[in-house]
Amino acid sequence: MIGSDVIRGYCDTILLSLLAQGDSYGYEISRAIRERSGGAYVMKETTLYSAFARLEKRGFIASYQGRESRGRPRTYYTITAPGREYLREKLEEWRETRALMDRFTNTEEISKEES
Amino acid sequence: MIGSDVIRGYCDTILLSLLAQGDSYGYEISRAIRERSGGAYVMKETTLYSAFARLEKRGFIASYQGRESRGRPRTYYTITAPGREYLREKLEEWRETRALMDRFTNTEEISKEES
DNA sequence: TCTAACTACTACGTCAGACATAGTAAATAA
DNA sequence: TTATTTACTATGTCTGACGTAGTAGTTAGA
Repeated sequence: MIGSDVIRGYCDTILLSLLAQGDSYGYEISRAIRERSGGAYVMKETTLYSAFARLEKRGFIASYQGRESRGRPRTYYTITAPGREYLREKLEEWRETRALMDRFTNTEEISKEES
Repeated sequence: MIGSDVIRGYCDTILLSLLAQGDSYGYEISRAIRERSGGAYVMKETTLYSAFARLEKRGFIASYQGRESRGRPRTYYTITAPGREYLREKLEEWRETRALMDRFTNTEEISKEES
């Protein structure tokens, strides 16, 4: 299970990564995250939609109303050029963070004995 | 540069990892993090000491006063058995998070063209 | 001896992001 | 008409990382 504290700061990156593969909408993204994580991480609706709002406000994504012939109309999101640039930066930051964490944790021998 | 939002949730893990290698104190840990990250991450003093307080409160570390012959006396921290167990869990969570992030980001071809 | 620099902290307050809780709303199936 | 699935919105909480500021002991140098 992945806790909210450790995923914090990566939600936006996950969303942008998914939108970089094509326009999508809330429910679909939600499902994609759950499925692609094998259930290890489920992004809450409030987290998801507030992230959308934040990203749109910053100009990293744009939205438009879909015209489905069936079902409630959805709001689709699309990544913008600044959004792709931001994603690139975030991916670089992710790589740095990963390298840092690996440096601090790989080396450890966590022995069981003594306090 | 690693931002505070992406490091959030990993500070405790970093500290415990370092303490798992041997008892230490604030300044030394602070220096170790700065140096071992090549300056990419500098944990602020307030962050460091409040993390110590939090971890001690939860029983994951214990403290004792050092008796140095020179310099201001320091507070040393040592990892406890529950602390080692907690560290193991956090390291597992880190591996899961890393796998998740890699799954979401590795696949992406971030092309530069179009919005 | 005065000051600066280094070491080793503490207090207080801010802020943002993830989430809990709860409700709204449209369409379809039974 | 009721339940179910989809598709959201509003409001508030909580925590952790950090900004700002100050305290305090020790040592080195002028």
